[in-house]
Amino acid sequence: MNSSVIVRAPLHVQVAERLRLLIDSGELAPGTRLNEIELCNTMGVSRTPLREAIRSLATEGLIELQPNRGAIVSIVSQEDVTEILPIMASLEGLGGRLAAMHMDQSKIAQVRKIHNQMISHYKNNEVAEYFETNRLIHELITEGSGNQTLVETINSLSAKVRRARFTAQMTKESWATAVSEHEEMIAALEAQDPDRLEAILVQHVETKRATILGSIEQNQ
Amino acid sequence: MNSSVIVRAPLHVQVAERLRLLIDSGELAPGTRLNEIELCNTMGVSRTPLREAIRSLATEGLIELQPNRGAIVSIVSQEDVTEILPIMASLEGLGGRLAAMHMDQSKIAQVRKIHNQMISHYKNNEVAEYFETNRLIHELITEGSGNQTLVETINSLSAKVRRARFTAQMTKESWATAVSEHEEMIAALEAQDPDRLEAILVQHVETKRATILGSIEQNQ
DNA sequence: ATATCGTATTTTGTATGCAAAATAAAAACT
DNA sequence: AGTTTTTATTTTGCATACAAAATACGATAT
Repeated sequence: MNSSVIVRAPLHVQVAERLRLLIDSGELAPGTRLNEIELCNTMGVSRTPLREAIRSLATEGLIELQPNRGAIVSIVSQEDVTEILPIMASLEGLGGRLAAMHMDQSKIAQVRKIHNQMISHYKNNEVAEYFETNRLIHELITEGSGNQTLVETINSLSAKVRRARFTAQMTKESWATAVSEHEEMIAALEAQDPDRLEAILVQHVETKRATILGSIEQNQ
Repeated sequence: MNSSVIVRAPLHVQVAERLRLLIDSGELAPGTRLNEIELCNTMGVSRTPLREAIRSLATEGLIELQPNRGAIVSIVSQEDVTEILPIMASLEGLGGRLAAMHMDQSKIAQVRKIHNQMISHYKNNEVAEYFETNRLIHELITEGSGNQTLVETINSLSAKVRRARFTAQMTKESWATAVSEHEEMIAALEAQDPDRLEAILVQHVETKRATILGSIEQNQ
């Protein structure tokens, strides 16, 4: 009996999640060396589950293993981002195509709602809120594809781009472009037009690429 | 000094490789429970590196962890394949597009050479050799994209499809279709026409999907 | 003062040990 | 006989201990 047993996640999974959070938030910056005993102390676990977690994150690409010298938070280079973005474009495009085919009206209405919120954040110049609603829209569309493998693949890639943290330097122009593309996106979704939504999403990531590469040049 | 130190790979990496091989070859069939002590004995290592390897392969998706009950070789369902193939189509298409843009004449000539070999294997009805040259062509094109992240993403996905082992039941018709698509592929590549190569590759995976789903229905 | 060598310390890599959970086996009961 | 309960065995999860490699430090020599 008891078909809904709550099995608390294994330690190495919990540790992996905490580490992922620390890396994602930037608390553990790229290049930081991960000292095992130190991390063990702060997390209150022994080295075995910690090391298992590190191995996991390494195969995910978040961490880089240096034989006999431990692990560092992997450094996402400009080349990495340049490689990842066209892949993201293809996959987000596919996600949009499938979403336009599969999402029902109520889910589309939900996206529209968040879209409207996003627009008002844009108008009020609320950057953080804008980014959050933006992210949520893309997430909803991707999930609307009904393809879980696609969702996971995109998430894994986007995690790396996000860590590069180039997005902050959005200009007024690129922001406006992004917003107008979002208007087209929501229109294509409501029209349930797969080809159009796919094309817009591919274009949207291309805009993002231009923005990012622009801000990188400014930085260096 | 000594910039090219040969560091022998850590045990857990070696173990992961061996496990991957066993799973890929089918020696460890999907669903097989992985007994730690048993595997430790056959591989001659202790449980620590073995467990680290298992965690790695689990995040790769090759193995499924069952808390407090160990790990099993993950089972690739028909749904999984149905999800993966459209993703592969997009990514192989992108790979082709980039390859058509970036590959130089000598590399294209190399692909042509293998292509010709493949055709003769087809004519001689040498199935295994056909599949091998086929695989090699796709690999060369994908690598020709110059996008290493793309190569890795495709490999990881195609590993799962391959493990499902549906490909054997190719009919004469679907084989002929695949070959004629390959003719178009090599033509588009030699013409260095990104749009055309992308379209053909997407179509090619669609053909594969039809073949696979057809043979699944026959099986069940 | 700088460079090099050798030693001490730290840190990672691997093996083993103990506890808890799950499975298998045996005993008791209906 | 079949079902449940109890007990034993196996297997996993986590912690620790030991070995090997890498780093840090200091002494010696130039």
